[in-house]
Amino acid sequence: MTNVLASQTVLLYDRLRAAILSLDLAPGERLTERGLEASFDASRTPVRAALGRLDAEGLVQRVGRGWIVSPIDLAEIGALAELREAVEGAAVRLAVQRATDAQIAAVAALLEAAGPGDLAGDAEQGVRAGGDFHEQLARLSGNPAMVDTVRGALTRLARTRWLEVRTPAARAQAWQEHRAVLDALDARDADTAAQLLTGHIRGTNDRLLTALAADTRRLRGHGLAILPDTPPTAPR
Amino acid sequence: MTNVLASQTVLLYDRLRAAILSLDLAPGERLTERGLEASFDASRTPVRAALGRLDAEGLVQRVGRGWIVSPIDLAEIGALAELREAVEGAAVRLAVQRATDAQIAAVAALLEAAGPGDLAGDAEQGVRAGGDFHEQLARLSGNPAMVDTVRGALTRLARTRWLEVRTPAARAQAWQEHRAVLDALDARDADTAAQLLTGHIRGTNDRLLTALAADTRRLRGHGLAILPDTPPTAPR
DNA sequence: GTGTCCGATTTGGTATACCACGGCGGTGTA
DNA sequence: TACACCGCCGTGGTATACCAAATCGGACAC
Repeated sequence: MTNVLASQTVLLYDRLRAAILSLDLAPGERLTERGLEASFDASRTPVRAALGRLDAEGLVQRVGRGWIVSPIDLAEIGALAELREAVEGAAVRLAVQRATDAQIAAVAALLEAAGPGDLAGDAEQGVRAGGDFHEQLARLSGNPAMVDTVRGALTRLARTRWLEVRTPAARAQAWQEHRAVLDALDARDADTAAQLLTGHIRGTNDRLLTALAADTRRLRGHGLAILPDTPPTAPR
Repeated sequence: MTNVLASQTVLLYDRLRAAILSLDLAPGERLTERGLEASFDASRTPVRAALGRLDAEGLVQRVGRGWIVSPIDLAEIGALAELREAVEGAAVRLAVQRATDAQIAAVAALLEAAGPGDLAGDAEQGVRAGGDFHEQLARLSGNPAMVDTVRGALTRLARTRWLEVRTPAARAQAWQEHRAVLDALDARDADTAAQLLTGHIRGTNDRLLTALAADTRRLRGHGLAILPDTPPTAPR
């Protein structure tokens, strides 16, 4: 109970979140408060607080009286991609109007620092770099609500996005497309920037779904719960 | 400890939420866990759980170690309106593609049931009817992520939206604009539907901001905390 | 009169005991 | 053998005691 710098709750939340995102806790896995209490060496109070936050983020869910790690849901992935297209597309249009050249340059510098993608790092790093880029880009809109929405969607997608950037070629493509969006933004070309960005999101999602479909059997073999794709045609 | 039908936590959450949305708990008001425990006759555990959920919804915030009811923030209102334009505009375009005639008719029936707006009810009822309409409309997209985003934005806006529908004329205008969107949707005219909807959202927001600016002094007199509008870099 | 220091009080953070409910298994009976 | 009942055990839900930190007040010294 030393409470060194941050509260137990925050630390526990971070650790649980990391365990879920790294798939150490498998999608669909049942969680018990007392089990987590033992695994993470904390009492139930912070465990419950962390679960509550993760529930709000969509990373865990209630099932009956209990908890599970949110399964990977192909329908949800598609829905989140559509949401991202709408929000990020609008955000980049706002950025064309509002972002200063210096702000755009800062994001470009960030992108350059990450390298052309095929040089640096692994898939996990690619996911983080991509997520950072999209969040920074959204931030240029000056609209915090949009940033939050984008970040939330990226979080819920984080467990699967690495599938799409496994190969250096895929990371290089993503990097190029990010670069093209920034160029259009820098040229204050809203239509091109928005179209490039939404096309990038859509293409990424398509490749992700393809990879997921191909890997579903293998992933299930690893204990991952993958929900079938019930296409978004029917409301409710 | 009777636990009649729903858990203490859920009931407490509902009551706290209602108190905030009805302005019984004023924006900016400081909340203490032990004070709420006493006011709502529950123990701190469900109080903390409810505060956590409300925090995730943006209805309360942490300030230092404590809690406050989220102040009314003009910048946030504008940002949420922009977010709604992006998401609802995209949603209605998806609805044009995906919603069945029967589903559209169901929403239209709901709208008709609410009446032309100037007949039925007060401002509070107008807010609820409007919120329901926008949520149902988003649901026609078949995209739950968009529905959640819209609902979240409407929730965070709920405390101020009544200002915009105080007069029967304003409610009638909103009803007409809703009706026009549905007509365009029914005609499968995506561009018109989206333009009408985003225009409606923008117009509503403009009138809301006008009303808020006019009433700020009076509202502050009632103890409401209104944050100044630090515009997101450039007006529309 | 003013500034500083110290302590009491109040706060959120945490640990834990207790409760009711529900599922599972064993046992007894038909 | 099959089925029904009953009780144990594990679950999340709740209440509460205790802790550390922050704040506020007063008293004292200058």
